[in-house]
Amino acid sequence: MPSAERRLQPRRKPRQVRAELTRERILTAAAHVFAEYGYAAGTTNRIAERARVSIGSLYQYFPNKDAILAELAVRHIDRGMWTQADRLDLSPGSLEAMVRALVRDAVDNHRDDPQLLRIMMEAAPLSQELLDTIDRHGRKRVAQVRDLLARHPDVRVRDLGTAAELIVFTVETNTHKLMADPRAVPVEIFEGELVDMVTRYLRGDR
Amino acid sequence: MPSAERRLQPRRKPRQVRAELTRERILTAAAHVFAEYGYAAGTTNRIAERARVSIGSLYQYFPNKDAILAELAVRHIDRGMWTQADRLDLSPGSLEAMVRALVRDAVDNHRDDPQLLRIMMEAAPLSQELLDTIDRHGRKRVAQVRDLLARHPDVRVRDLGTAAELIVFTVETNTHKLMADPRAVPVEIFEGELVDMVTRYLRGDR
DNA sequence: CATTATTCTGAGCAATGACTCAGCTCTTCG
DNA sequence: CGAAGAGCTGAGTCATTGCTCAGAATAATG
Repeated sequence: MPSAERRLQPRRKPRQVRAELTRERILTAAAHVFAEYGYAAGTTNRIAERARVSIGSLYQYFPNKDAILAELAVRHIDRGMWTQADRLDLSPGSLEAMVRALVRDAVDNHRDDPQLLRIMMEAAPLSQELLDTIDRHGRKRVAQVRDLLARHPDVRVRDLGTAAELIVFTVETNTHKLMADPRAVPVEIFEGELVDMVTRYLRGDR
Repeated sequence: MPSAERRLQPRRKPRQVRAELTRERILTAAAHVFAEYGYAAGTTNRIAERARVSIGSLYQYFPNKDAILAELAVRHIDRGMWTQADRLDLSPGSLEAMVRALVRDAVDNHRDDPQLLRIMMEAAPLSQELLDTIDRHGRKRVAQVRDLLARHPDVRVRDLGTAAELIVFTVETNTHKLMADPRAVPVEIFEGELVDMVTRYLRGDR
């Protein structure tokens, strides 16, 4: 009975340890393959090959290619939120220190999977569901930073919401560029300049 | 698939007006199709269809799909450089005014093709040559801004090259986001904040 | 060990997409 | 006009990719 239901949910639930391992191997391989080839050229066959699993097995745990990316995205987001909340909330101090923590956080968060955001943007026009997931995450993060700014006495900007949005995006994309490119400018220096820029902005000097 | 050396140069040089028009139609169509479907799903057949030209004609002017994007990218960047040089060089004045001009410029420049950067990122892993082309032009732009900064007396940063790179990228990506999203924050406000951030950074206040 | 449930395999199918080519139409120019 | 070359056409080729399925291999159970 060929059912028409297609979602991002897994097709089969693993019941043996062996199966769980296979699932993980597939996800790990997918992360590498997507990072290397992009989404379109990161074929399911390549993923299966890298995971040393047959394509048949792959399709026992994921109903389609999108579902693999979706799972990757969700995991990435969850992990990011966790470490962020963990570190920033409990670090008072100078404004510059706070900003630096923010930047460091972005760096750490993308170190393990530096290409994921690019991949998700690539796949976005193909899957509205995926797009929504990403957007939801973004809003949460901005809100979190907004609260952080609200609590710091040295922050002097016109509107906290706008400021939060601006710096979250700026820090995120610059970090991405930093990690993706093997650049002439050393990482530490660029990071320092980024911190300076954001800090001066938030402090509102004239 | 990307094994042998592939060129981005046009295959045939148009000698009649008719041919030149065809070429333009193809490029315009490509811009729309890529923006709507992304690079991978933006097929050459779709482009030809939209341009109301046969695929055969398309391949008379472009040796392959990458070349179309490359041409689009080069034009985009060149146009940016031109208007930039035109407007900025002859506008002395406060640092803030200069930065504002820079931002306005980016906004104008992306109004007609807000998705191009995303598309280029998507296509990048597929073609090293394309990546190089973009990078080369990007460097030119950074160099231009660097010179601009060098000439302004109020600019006080550690390293002009790093600063130029940082602000070019920051202004560019923020503009992109601004234009792509229908956002809650109005354009003018966001623009103002962006100008403030960059200005304060360049002025180097403490 | 036999039986059943779970997991895994990979050749192959259907669809799609980049690109070609043989021949047509249109422009130019003597 | 008419020949030659520039420009255009689109059915078709070849390669690739997402995904299926019939059955083999492995593990759990009686």
